Amino acid sequence: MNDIRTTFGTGCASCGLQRICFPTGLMRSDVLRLDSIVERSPKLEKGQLLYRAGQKFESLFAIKAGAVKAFNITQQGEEQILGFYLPGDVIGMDGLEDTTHQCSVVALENTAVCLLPFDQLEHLALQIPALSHQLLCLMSRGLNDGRVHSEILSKRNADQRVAYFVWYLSQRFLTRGYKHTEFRFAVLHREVAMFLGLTPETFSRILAKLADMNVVFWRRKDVRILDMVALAKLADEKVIYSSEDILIKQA
Amino acid sequence: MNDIRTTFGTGCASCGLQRICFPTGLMRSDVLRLDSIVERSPKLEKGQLLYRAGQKFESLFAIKAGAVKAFNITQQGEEQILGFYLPGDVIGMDGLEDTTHQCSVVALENTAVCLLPFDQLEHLALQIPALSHQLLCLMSRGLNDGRVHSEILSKRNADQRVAYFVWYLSQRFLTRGYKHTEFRFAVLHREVAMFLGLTPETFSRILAKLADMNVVFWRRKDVRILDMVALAKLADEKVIYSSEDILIKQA
DNA sequence: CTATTTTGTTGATTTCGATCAAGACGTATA
DNA sequence: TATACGTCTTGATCGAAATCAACAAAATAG
Repeated sequence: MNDIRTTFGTGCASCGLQRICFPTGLMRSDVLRLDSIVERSPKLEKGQLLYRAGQKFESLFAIKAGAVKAFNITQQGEEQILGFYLPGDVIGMDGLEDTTHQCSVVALENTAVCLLPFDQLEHLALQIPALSHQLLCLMSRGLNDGRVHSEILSKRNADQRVAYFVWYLSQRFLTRGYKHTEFRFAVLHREVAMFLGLTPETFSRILAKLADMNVVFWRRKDVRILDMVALAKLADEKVIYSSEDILIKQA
Repeated sequence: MNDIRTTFGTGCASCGLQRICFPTGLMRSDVLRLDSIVERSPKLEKGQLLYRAGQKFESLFAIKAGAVKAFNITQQGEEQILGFYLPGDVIGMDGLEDTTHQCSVVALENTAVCLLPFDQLEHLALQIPALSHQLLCLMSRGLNDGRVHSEILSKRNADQRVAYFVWYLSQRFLTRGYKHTEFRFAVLHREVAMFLGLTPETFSRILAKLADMNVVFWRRKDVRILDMVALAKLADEKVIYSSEDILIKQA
């Protein structure tokens, strides 16, 4: 994302994403121990795979900068989009169950990731209760994201899906401390459409409608939200005005 | 479920569900330690809530006998069905992220559960690496179940969804060592339909079609699979003939 | 055992989003 | 800069599943 800036080459202790990523709830000394097992992996270029479905699971990945998508190819050769991940997100837990990854992850733009070798992470977690807990919390978050995605797909019509997605994206930028009414999202419309269980045509028509209503302008990769209240209403979600309010349970 | 029999009043060490449930991969001595924190909770009657969305998260639950469903009520007052759980399944991890449960769980028939107080479980897991690992694996399984559910909802038509569901149900009975071509599933058609993002009418029509084709008879709560090969084909899944084959990665 | 409610079935009709198609716009390549 | 490819938009048409409606069958209550 264009305006996302983190301190490169430095460790977890000085990373701007601490509050979202792994170190949440850890003491400074524990963050340093975590940091000692983290490998800053080489940057991924747009289109490069982080991992592939079927590949041996060896580590988790924290997104440091850029953006990735998780996807799968169905038996019929169609691409299913499972999610988009931004700086601070931790991914790879899909590979734990049977020791191979259950989906593929690819960079949507130039992306930097932190690599957390799982055996070392697990070993460290046994010594740091807060780390162990955080690992479980991150997985619980993934579980709940899946729940929400299922709800979107089974209970909402096309308009609500799109409105919800824009709203949700905005919230994610907000929690990361970025501008949340105007941002760049390096994903093709086609990919967002598939994530929402829609066709690109339908997605395009709905964006046109939202522009007509002066609620959202999304042209190419630039998203601008003009009327957050109207958007939240369309998405059936409550408006949140600042980062602090996020802590309050959303209806 | 009618033919599901487990030893009541006994601990994990003698429970028939060990291979599916929590103790997987634990040494006998560790199973006994796990057992010491497990509370056999009083049986739930049909319609009783195990927990409710918004309720404080305090423990995980292992289904010992019977069946439950997880659900949520959307803002519009519609019920969204998130999943059905059978003996050996462990649930409750949705509450970990923000310490309150994100969905509700209700018994579909008389049900027995084991209660695992989470703080004690977490404490014990720090001492037993295999337990810690198993906890993460169970969550990973939940993550992947969500992924599959999303795929069903976004990529398959009504016929495939129903065929897949029957097939998947059959596989679950198989892994538990029960008869998997003829079984009782204590869930209303309406609830299965909602889980699959369909209406009861559509679900009913498809069951009629499957009966016409002599593939599946599902009348009321009794399911009988007549042609597993045809079913798997309709569901786009490979046929698995015995419990052992389950270990092989399914396409 | 009867009455009432809930659940499931089947048919007719409607609707939302998919599909098909053509053109405009952007981006990458020679 | 010209060319080609991929992406997005807009319009016309189609179709799968939802909705509406009426009834049948079970379950539950009285």
